[in-house]
Amino acid sequence: MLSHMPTRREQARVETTERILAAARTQLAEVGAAALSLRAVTREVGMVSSAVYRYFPSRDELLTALIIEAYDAVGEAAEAAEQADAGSTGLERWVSVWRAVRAWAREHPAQYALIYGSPVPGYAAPTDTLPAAGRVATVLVRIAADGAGAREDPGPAVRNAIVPEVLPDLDPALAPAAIAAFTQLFGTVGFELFGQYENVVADRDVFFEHVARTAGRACGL
Amino acid sequence: MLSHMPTRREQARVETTERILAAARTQLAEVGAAALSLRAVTREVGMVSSAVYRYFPSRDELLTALIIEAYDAVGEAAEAAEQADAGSTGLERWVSVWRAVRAWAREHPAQYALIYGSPVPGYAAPTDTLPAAGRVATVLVRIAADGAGAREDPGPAVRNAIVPEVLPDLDPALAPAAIAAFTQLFGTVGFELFGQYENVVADRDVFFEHVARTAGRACGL
DNA sequence: TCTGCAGTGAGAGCAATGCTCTCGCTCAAC
DNA sequence: GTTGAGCGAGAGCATTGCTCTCACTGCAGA
Repeated sequence: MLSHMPTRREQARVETTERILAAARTQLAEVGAAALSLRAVTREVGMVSSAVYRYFPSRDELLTALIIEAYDAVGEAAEAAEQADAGSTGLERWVSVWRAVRAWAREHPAQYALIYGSPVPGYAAPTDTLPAAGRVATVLVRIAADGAGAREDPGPAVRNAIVPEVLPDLDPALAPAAIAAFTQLFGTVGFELFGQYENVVADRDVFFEHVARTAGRACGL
Repeated sequence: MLSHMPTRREQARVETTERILAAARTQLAEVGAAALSLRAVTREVGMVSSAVYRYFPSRDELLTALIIEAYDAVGEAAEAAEQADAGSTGLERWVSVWRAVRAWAREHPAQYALIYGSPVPGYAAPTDTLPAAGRVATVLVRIAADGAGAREDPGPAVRNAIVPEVLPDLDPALAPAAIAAFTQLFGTVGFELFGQYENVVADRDVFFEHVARTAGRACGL
């Protein structure tokens, strides 16, 4: 089955889809997910509101596409940080990844809110987003698996509380700590971004660095 | 200045306000903050849509009132748990408070999303909500202050990263750990509620208990 | 006790939204 | 070439947040 030459129509379709997504990204960054207006997007693209339904069956589907994009973007930021520090110690790579996620979140607060805030519509489609969602976790687990520091076994009950398939090449004794660290990362970034640290944490750079190192050590780095 | 007898008008006003808030609470639980419709609220109350503006100047103001209510409700749940376990050890009280917050969140997911999810409108009014927001943190800090376990000083830079007024009667060396624990609590609950633990954490009760105890020990309990 | 005004609710109306349906045009497969 | 699917435009519907105006009514000052 040869991958046939794309017809003019097919090409126009992917181009229009990308233009819609680009406009939606802009809208998202400017007004946030809640106020993202389909009609405003189509206005920016230069077509009439009904035409967008040829490309996305509903506003929620458009948002789902943006969610997947955002998951991929944080994941790429994390992977890039990991590779940039490939020669460093596990703890240094770990902290670099944390920094990268925080930096991405601060640059793209609306996209971060979209994926790590409360689900926007009645309920977003979780199944479509699951594969993209795990990329940051994968990076963190990979780094933790290389560590050899002190690790205390939380016992079989807690070990079994984690789905084993998620962390195939990680010491099961470390899995709960890794999930807890993963949670701490996004909790801290979210609290900073959503204003929960207002009047609580003065120097967020220093505090974040401290939390990152502490979490890394708890994962045996 | 005597607190004068409330007139019929004044009484009717607080009653109507409460009826609006009650309907809004119901709506919030049923459809979530994003889909909360002012007109639907007034329909449930039995008045016409324009009348609600005599009580709340805008939809966002209504949401702000609900936000404050929600903060107070989690705070009360935390305080109640603390007092119910007043005789137990610090660590037991600590874990009880964590459990109470999680239980409240699972019973009121929409309200939880409202306060610990992404800010709903363009930007909510943070100043009105600040006093109510700190109640859970206050409880956790109070318990941590009673502990006498092992605590390692993170150093002056990290200590100074925390606003000192928030934790007046807490060992400054413990403040960063307390804030990190506070973050871990709401991060874990949020991840469970918003679906981030789907296919990751199988037994959430066990995992949560483990995280609570670990965080408590890190705070010297 | 009377008067006047502020508080209150109803109703109409405006701009905007998500979404549906129908109508032509055009590209591409047969 | 012909024909059908893909596509954009336009009108339209129900709904939303919010404003304005108009009556009515309870309360305070005279």
